[in-house]
Amino acid sequence: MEFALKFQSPKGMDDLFSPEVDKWQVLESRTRTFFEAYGFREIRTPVLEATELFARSIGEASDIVHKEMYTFEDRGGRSLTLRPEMTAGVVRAVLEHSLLKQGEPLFVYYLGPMFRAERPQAGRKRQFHQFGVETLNTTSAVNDAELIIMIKNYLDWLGLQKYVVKLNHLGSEEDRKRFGADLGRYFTSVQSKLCKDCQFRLSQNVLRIFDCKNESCQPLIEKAPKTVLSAEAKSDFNKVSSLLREAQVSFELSPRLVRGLDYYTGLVFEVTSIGLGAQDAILAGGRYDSLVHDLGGPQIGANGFSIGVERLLLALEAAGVHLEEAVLKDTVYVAALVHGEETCSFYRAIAQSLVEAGKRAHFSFAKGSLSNHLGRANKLKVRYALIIGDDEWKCGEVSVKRMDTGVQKRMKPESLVKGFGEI
RNA sequence: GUGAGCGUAGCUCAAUUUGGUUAGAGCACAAGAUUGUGGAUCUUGGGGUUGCGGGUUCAAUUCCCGUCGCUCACCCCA
Repeated sequence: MEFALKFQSPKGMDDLFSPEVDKWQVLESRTRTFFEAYGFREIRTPVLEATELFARSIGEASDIVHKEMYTFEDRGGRSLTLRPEMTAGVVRAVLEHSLLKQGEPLFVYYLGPMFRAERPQAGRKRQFHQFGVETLNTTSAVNDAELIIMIKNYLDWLGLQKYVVKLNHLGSEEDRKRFGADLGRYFTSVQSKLCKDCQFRLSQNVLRIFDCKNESCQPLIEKAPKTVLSAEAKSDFNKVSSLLREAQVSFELSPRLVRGLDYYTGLVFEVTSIGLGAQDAILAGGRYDSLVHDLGGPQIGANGFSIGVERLLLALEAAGVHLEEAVLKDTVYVAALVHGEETCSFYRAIAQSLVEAGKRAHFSFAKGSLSNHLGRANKLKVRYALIIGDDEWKCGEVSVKRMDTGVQKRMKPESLVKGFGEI
């Protein structure tokens, strides 16, 4: 190291650059292509929102709100928070701009960074990224099933092979109230045998006890009362299940699956995958039928999910999907063997032709011989190399070499657009 | 927030157990064998405040304390 390092990126927040960032670009572009084709449109909202928005939607008692948010006061004394998730901001924006049209569903998707002040771990960063979709003004089991079928198509299309879809139904509002009361009574009766964390959960949100992995709590959890769904909720759940079976989506019922955000109301789901360590959920979501109303909008149903980008990338890697290869066929290695001020405009002309041809360039002004340059081009696995040596420079031409076939041709920079297609 | 492990070259790691002269190797990088045509081979070369600060000691990469960072797990979640 030549100088003392004074600054580092904040804990749990990564710098991202090539070649790693190439994978992100490919995944982002495929994700946009996919969602756009399914009729979703992108929505971008601020990274900061009023703290109160998250407290209201995610829930005061949730871990996210009471111990994981980056909250601070701005210069005007307003309490702002770096978004820990996107749904609240999306709903806020939709209501603020009256994007909802009566009787019509609204499909939106988003990509972007989220922030939670947790201790970093495999698949968990403080600044992490999510892709997600929300469908507003949708109410039926069909909508829930469609969302999950779309997820299956998305993951299959990306090439992810081993993943598991888990489903649960939280029941109607009354079901949840009754179930919560039942659980409360039951766990209070065995309170002394519960672990410390579960005693806390009992006072905050009983449902969370199901998430406990503590051995000593397991037998007690086994004996806990089961969800009793109302007839309506039960038929809703059955309908989703049968629609999924019809669409050949395999899934598991996971009665203990409880999303940690308070706004979920009906069907909830998550997708887990191998290759991820302890944080194995790559995606999760569900139905939230009261949130829009709670945030000051009309009483309409909605559902959505979000994908952990870092986790999806890990899972794809484990599945042997090499996203970066997609950009290599459009990458051109430029062996720039002639140097000097007088060559600048020539290289600029080449760059401009590459723009027209839709290529990305890897300009190398390194001193090595042509052998070295071609060796590097080879190592980078690019499809084309451009050679600009003394001969070419004198004629105002470039040699275009296709690396996999070895075919080579000389041409003027302005012929490159056509030239790439010909060799 | 709790716990454990780890910080040595651009990367992966030796040497630390039992403190001891100039901290090594592979990969990568660079030059040459080969003056402008590719995954090989050989030769040679550049690279290090051993994360940072302090302490113990004649002597610290090695032992101690602190700090920062990374990793994994818990918790929680995408």
